[in-house]
Amino acid sequence: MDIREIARRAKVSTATVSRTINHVPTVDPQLAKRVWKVVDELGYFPNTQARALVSGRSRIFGLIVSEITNPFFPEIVQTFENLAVQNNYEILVTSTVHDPKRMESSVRRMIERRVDGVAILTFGMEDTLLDHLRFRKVPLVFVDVGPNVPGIANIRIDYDNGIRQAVQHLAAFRHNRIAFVSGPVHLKSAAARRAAFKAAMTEIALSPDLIVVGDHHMDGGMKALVELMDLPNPPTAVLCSNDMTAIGVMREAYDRNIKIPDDLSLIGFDDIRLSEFTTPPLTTVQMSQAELARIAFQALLNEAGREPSSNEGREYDLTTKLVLRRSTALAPNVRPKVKK
Amino acid sequence: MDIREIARRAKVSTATVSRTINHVPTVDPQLAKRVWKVVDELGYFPNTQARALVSGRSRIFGLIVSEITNPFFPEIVQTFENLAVQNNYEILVTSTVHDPKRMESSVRRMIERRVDGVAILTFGMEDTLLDHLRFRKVPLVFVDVGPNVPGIANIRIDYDNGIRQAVQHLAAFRHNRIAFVSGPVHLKSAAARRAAFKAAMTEIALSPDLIVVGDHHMDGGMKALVELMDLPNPPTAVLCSNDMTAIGVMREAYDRNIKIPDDLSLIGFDDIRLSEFTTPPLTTVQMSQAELARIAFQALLNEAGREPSSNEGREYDLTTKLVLRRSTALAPNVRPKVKK
DNA sequence: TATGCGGGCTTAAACCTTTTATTCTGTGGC
DNA sequence: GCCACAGAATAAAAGGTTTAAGCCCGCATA
Repeated sequence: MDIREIARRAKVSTATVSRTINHVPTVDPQLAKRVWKVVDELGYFPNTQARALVSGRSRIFGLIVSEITNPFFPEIVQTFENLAVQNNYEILVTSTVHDPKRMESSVRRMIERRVDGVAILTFGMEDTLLDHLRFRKVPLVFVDVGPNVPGIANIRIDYDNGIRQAVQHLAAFRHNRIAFVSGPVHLKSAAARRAAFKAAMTEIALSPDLIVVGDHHMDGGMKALVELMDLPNPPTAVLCSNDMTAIGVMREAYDRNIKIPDDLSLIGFDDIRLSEFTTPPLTTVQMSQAELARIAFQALLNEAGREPSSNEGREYDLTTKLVLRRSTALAPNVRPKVKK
Repeated sequence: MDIREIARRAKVSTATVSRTINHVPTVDPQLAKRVWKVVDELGYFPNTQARALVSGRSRIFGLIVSEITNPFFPEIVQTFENLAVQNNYEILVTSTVHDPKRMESSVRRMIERRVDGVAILTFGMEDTLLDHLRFRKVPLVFVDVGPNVPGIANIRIDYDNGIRQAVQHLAAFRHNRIAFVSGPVHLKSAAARRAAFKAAMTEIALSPDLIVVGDHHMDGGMKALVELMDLPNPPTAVLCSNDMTAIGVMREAYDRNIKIPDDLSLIGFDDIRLSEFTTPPLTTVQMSQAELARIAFQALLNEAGREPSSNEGREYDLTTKLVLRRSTALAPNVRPKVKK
């Protein structure tokens, strides 16, 4: 059942059917009604690939993520999809699972399906792969990669704000030995978070050197806590480079019977959904995934509409902020003794 | 840059280029080499929509889920995608977010993109929408819907096995007041779980009547626990219809200073990723999401290859099993008193 | 009544690939 | 040296839609 079938039954040309379906204003209401009737009766849906072929626009946006099972991403994908349906786009979600082969296949899939734009929300990506996309002038949106890439939209994360809030929140609770569990050192975003921590600590004249390296997974958090607790003078508060790390810290604390927040204050980063569900609920620096998705989508929409000539690499901003839940408390030494 | 460009530069016809790219064996190796050279030089990628148009196969499988942010789904999507790339398919993930409008748009999107099959992994779906898909003879795979739908593949979940194991595990720990927090009553899958619980309890001569209704979210679990604890004779163990419910129970227990597992044993259902990260890690009945995805994908692959004539509604099976973690313990009354 | 004009329909080409039917090339047999 | 034939390449059509160009018709004007 195709447009010609509709045309035949409605006794009009295929062009008229096409114009009707696409709501071209100059089509006679009489005819339009006839066409719509047939369309509904037959349950006709236009063939998107044929449309894409002639129009040169697929109405698909690609979304490359590290892995869908990373709790950071589902919210992003969901928001992205919501926006897509609102704007009559489709999304093609692809994950690299940290595998160069898969990155390559991701890019290839994007190109083969002729996406109208790609948001790259992965942590680290081979530059050479991007060349394929850039070469084809596919609009791209990145998070957090430097300004050195012209012709590509960029979302800059303001880590400082949220991390400063977190540090000052802890300081206000009289913590002065505050540790930071960083992410993998080679990750730009992890490095930026660490730098923000150092700056925030230095700013209030606390030592910024109590840093141990994690891996942004639960394991790293667990190991980090044992390392910290073995110190001669362990911290009373820990700030983590992401929520999964904080959850690892929580787990290890539970195993060692360290009470959070009574014995140890804990703050995460990202505000993944999950951090609401921990016991206790995790206080964390929010980097809104929904907002990130919204910005990315809008950026793509902007670029996709624009002529490819005028792309001088736009920038978008996303700020972070502390959200208080229940994993922080006054430092143990200033807390009034409770009677048992 | 299209196939004709390649043909021109390699001084062959487009047909030969096509045959080369598709690895048709009867193409002269000499020519093939020439073609591949040009293809690589130009970085040519075939246009999938043109291919789809002529072949009638889009090489896209649809995947309809309830919502991507529900922790049950990311693992499924990930596995589905992995299989898709292995088999040169693309996946089109769509979520209904429990909204009839979105369900409709889901189906529409599937049809417009001319998917080669759809896996419907949502909880509950308007039958009328499916008619659109069935009418077009799109291969479908369902989870858990009755046998009353011919021409559709079905994955049947064996709830009994896992739930029996869970119940017997608790009974072995001398729990005899075991509660069940069910899901929304209108959900088939929730009803099946509850039935399995009743059967398993009855089988070992325990009362199967300590059931409170939840909602498969954290809230329901929290409310359920207060309800249960207000009973004159509260249970010492709780089995939940899904993991989020169990996490709600955990949270409420934490707030009421009920220790899990010491004061209360707790078992979930589903084995979502998250249940590994709770404190304590949640013992739960596993319904492997990866396996489910694998079966669904394979079913689609089978149906997509087959002639549409021979579809008499195949059935696939997925069993469930208990996975032990750390949220269950001996019933309080049989546990040796520990010295403080 | 003839002419001009414009609104709105239709015809036909184009988008890029696959594939069938056809043509071409070269080889082997007589 | 010619013919038949196999093997491989090509020409052309098809797939479903959009859209530029052209056409028809009715109305207003002179």
